[in-house]
Amino acid sequence: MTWLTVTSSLRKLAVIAYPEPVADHLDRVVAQWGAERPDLDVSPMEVFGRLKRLFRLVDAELNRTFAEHGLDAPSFDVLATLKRSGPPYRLTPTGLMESAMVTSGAITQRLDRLEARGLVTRTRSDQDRRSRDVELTPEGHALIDRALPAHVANEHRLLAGLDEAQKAALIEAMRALLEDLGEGSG
Amino acid sequence: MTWLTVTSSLRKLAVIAYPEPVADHLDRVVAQWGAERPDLDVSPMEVFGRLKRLFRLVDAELNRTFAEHGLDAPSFDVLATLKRSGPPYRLTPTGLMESAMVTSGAITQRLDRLEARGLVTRTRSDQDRRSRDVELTPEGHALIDRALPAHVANEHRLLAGLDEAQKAALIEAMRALLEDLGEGSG
DNA sequence: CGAGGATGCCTTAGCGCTGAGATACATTGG
DNA sequence: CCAATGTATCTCAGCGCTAAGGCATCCTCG
Repeated sequence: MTWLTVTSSLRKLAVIAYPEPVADHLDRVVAQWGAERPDLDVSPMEVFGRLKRLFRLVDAELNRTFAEHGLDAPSFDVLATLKRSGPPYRLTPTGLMESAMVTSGAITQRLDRLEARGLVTRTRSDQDRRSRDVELTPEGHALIDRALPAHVANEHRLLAGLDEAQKAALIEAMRALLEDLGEGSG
Repeated sequence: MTWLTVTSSLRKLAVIAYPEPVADHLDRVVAQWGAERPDLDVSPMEVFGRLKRLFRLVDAELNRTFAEHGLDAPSFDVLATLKRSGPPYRLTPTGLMESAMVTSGAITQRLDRLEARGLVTRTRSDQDRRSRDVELTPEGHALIDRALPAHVANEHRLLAGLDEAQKAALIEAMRALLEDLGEGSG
């Protein structure tokens, strides 16, 4: 376990802030690079490597709850975006596209699937005949009303291990990073 | 901007810790749910929503640097995993699979592509004839040696807006979440 | 030893997404 | 009013991944 002897300055800071963290995959990765390329400061990997792994694990956990309701993440995303937009629960594909951060082609296909299942309707807009009004059907409402509380409970469960200070710090650091990357300017 | 009047308890905590954060996409999402479903505590979305958006934005940024070196994220991932494993720069598909958190089929295909480009070799193991030894070729070494410093510099650039305390808090919170989700136990 | 199960990797159908491009409609400026 | 440009959506080929299953090899234990 020679990799345990290598620690970055960030790691040491962390140890001071929160006692006894367990070595995880990224500690090993950083230690390996320390041995192989000691000339490089790979400490940013502590952030981005964990971001990637966390995203994958969370994604899998959330999908399980979606599947229990006959949904997947893309479908849930569209239904939830329509629901939280409030009355009249109607958005354009462009609005959905910006919210989901996917291309227009992806939204077209998501809506094809949801429309085929009778969960949303797609009508031509009267104001702008290029555009479409996407709206929840009663079935769509019923489904998202069932799935949402389960999803929220699932998210609470996943966060149960963090205290308020950790959550707040996590949120603020991610907020800062998002702003750096141009979020909110659009 | 009625959504600005709605704030979660987490949000207020955060405001105390770091002055004047700008409202971002997730603030709006949480405010919308507050109006539509005031019975639900959707504060976990502050974490998971930002995690998702951050992952997407970071992924796009990192891919740009990979592309400058004729790579994409999956290829870079395999080459970097082999490189950081140190001499003799050789791993099995199973090892690569666990590191990348993808299925065996995904690794097979990644290796097909890299082998076709002459960046890795795949030979039968002598110890276990079911297994394979995947090894960097000289061309693979040359490519990852060029791409890695650029990638690390890129990651430093993306983190430039965070101070040390924010980085440390972010890392420790993600480490705690990863451990909750079963990382490190494997 | 030899059967049954475990393991390591590969194959393949199907899925959701991207990127490039097409179409239809809207807006702007002369 | 019209031409030029911009905008909203859809189309489609191609990509990487998953899930399920197959094959060869290894291991365990009666």
